[in-house]
Amino acid sequence: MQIQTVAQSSVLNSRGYARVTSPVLPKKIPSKGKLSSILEMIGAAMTFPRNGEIYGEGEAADYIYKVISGAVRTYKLLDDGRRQINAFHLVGDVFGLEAGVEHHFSAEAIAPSSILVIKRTVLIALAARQGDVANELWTLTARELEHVQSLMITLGRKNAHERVAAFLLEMAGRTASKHSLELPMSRQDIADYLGLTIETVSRTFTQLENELAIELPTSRRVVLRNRGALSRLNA
Amino acid sequence: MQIQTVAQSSVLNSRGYARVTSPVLPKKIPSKGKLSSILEMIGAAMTFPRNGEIYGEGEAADYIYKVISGAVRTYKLLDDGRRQINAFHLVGDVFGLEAGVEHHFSAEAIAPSSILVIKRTVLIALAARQGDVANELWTLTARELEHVQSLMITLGRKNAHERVAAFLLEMAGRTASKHSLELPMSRQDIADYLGLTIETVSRTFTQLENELAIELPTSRRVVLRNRGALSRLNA
DNA sequence: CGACGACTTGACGTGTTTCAAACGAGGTGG
DNA sequence: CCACCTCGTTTGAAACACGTCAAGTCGTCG
Repeated sequence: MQIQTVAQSSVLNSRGYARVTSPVLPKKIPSKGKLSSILEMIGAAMTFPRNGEIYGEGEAADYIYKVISGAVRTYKLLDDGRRQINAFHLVGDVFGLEAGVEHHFSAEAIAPSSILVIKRTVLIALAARQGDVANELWTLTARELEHVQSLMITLGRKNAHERVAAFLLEMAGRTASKHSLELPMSRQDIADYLGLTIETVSRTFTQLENELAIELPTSRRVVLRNRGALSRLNA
Repeated sequence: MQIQTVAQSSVLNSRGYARVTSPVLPKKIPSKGKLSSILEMIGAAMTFPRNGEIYGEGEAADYIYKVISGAVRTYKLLDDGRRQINAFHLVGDVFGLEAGVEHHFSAEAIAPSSILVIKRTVLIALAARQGDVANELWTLTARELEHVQSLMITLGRKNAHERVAAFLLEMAGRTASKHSLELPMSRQDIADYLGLTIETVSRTFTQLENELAIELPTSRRVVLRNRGALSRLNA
């Protein structure tokens, strides 16, 4: 992925899908720290289609990203095609931050997405001058660490039911509504996140529905009907 | 775990095993950055017996640790007793660093160990004044993140053979000798690290021996006889 | 309406777990 | 010095959860 000049009004990336729509930024995105507002001030918005590549594993980590709309998955492929999804990034999430020089994962838009792009060097230079920004960068990495650690426990020690329950509770905890959510990702994405197959994920969804733990008005919409049952599964 | 005063020559922790042996520090420990030498200058050495608790999940993360001798496991327990080991910390490794206020894992000595203990506040204060120290703290967290990410892939997408191969290659890469290693941890520890049972780990070791990929002079000593075969398994 | 992709469901196969027993090395006491 | 314990490890047999292969359903879009 490349950006010629941030000031440019429109640019295509190497694959031709991404487009800088505007340096003018939306105002309604929730942002907590100073970092988040910095990103919004100095970043450029780009749009990506469904399955559009945002960056690839091994590429230079020259940019940092923030989801304005849509959703993103970061993942790694084994050489025989097995895929492990590392994280789903929803609206407001910052991703692509690396301490090293290159990305350890690939990133793709799950749905058509608008992504804020910020040059890493600008941020690092800022961090060197302002201790609180440096601290926020550390905190961001630490949060990512915590997330992966919790995924690690799910992958290492939980059965299919528990994995799906953990996933649903994680998603519910990250979205506005407490008991109803619209999943942006496919069953295959969920499977590759939870270390299962698509069939096992699908079967587990229907089992949870039969156990009255959830409702599935559509395949992507989930209503948490019995959060206690899910939490119990969450071990 | 508690230390009354770093200057004190000898102190017992709440369980009675740990002992501050001396504020005088060994000089031969390999250390890379400034941080590592700082730890050695201002830290106090404590000894822990096999299975001695260094800190528990949820305790205040007031100290940072460095392994002088021995080995450490950090882990989390699910409420029904299932255990996921997060990492093994060998001589020279720093562990227990958290961005937040409390530990997310428990830490225990795998073998009798000597551990350097440093007050977190001292380090944080130092980092606030010296940008390079702050940067090293970030790097430390980032390395831990990378490690957990690679474990995540192992747990999510690899079979038993591949998991054990990944483990052996990881261990071999972290110890001095290229093709022979003494494992400090039990089969149960390995199982709880790789998300397998002790029986599956044991069987996989003997299968790898039968395939001439490794030799097992004793159950804890492993000779890598065919690194290529192991790497191929590492996907 | 037909085609396509996403999802679900079924039947069967298998890798890993579970349960159980035996083995081996190290330590203690007679 | 040998018998005997203990604890970690290995091995075996059977059960089971999840994967694989395959067919069918549903929703969407041209």
